[in-house]
Amino acid sequence: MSVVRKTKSVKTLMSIFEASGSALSVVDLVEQLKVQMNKTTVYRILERLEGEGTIHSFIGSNGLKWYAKCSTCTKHEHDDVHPHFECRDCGKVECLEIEVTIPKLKNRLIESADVLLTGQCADCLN
Amino acid sequence: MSVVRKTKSVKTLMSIFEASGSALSVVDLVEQLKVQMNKTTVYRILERLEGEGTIHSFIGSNGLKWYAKCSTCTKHEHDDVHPHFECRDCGKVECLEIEVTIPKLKNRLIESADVLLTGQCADCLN
DNA sequence: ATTATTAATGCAACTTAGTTGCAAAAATAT
DNA sequence: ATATTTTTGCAACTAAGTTGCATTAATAAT
Ligand SMILES: [Mn+2]
Ligand SMILES: [Mn+2]
Ligand SMILES: [Zn+2]
Ligand SMILES: [Zn+2]
Repeated sequence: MSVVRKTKSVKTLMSIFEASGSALSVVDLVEQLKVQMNKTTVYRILERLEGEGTIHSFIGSNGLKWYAKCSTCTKHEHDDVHPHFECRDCGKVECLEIEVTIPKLKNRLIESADVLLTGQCADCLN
Repeated sequence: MSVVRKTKSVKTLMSIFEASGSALSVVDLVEQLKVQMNKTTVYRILERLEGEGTIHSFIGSNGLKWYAKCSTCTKHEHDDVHPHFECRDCGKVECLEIEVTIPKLKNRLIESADVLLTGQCADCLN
């Protein structure tokens, strides 16, 4: 694996994740950054940062890709059960720190568990 | 809601789901049926059958849509926790009948829980 | 059984997320 | 300062899914 260079674009993306408390969809990032960098660059940087362990990805309820820098995640802890919550009202997606226990399955080897919860977030509950 | 007509195409799709023990991706269905019906028709029938409660859908690990006729699912039970298992070797996707308990969250209302497990299926474990 | 009504289908054109190859530019190493 | 390697922009592409509309098939009414 090659070293990830700290280019202007990489720094921009990393600071966006630092500043954000929730997950970010690739579509939104591409849109938000379209004057500063090409969408191909966004895709490639996200891929690299994920390979590096800086961020992690998952699929939202509509099949689109999301990335987040989760506080509890470190480079080699990415295969534990780590649920995400998607608000049906405001569209916000958040990492959850709760534990979800997956029962062992006979005859099958579980290698990863993706849990996506959908509902109303704290802000939208009123 | 309008009545779903039992057209030739609808019958074809329903018998495919009856005969199949696992979930089916829309992509595969479109490919498999391309001589018999238009892909738009496949998409629309699946949508209707889901609305009717005959089948249910979920998103696979790559963000593509899958449908299955699950034995435990009836029309109004679609919001319970119902995990799916995707084999990383053969690509098969199955409905699981195990229960996954999602802890209650304060400040958030959980309306649905999608659980996708990935690993090796029974056939691929050798 | 014919006809009228309504729902379903095919088709072509479109939208959008994501990918690829390659030349140019920016980082880093020497 | 120069050489090396990585990253970027761009344009073109792929593939999943959607839409509008004219035609056809299914069902209801006569
Ligand atoms: Mn997370
Ligand atoms: Mn199922
Ligand atoms: Zn919200
Ligand atoms: Zn398998």
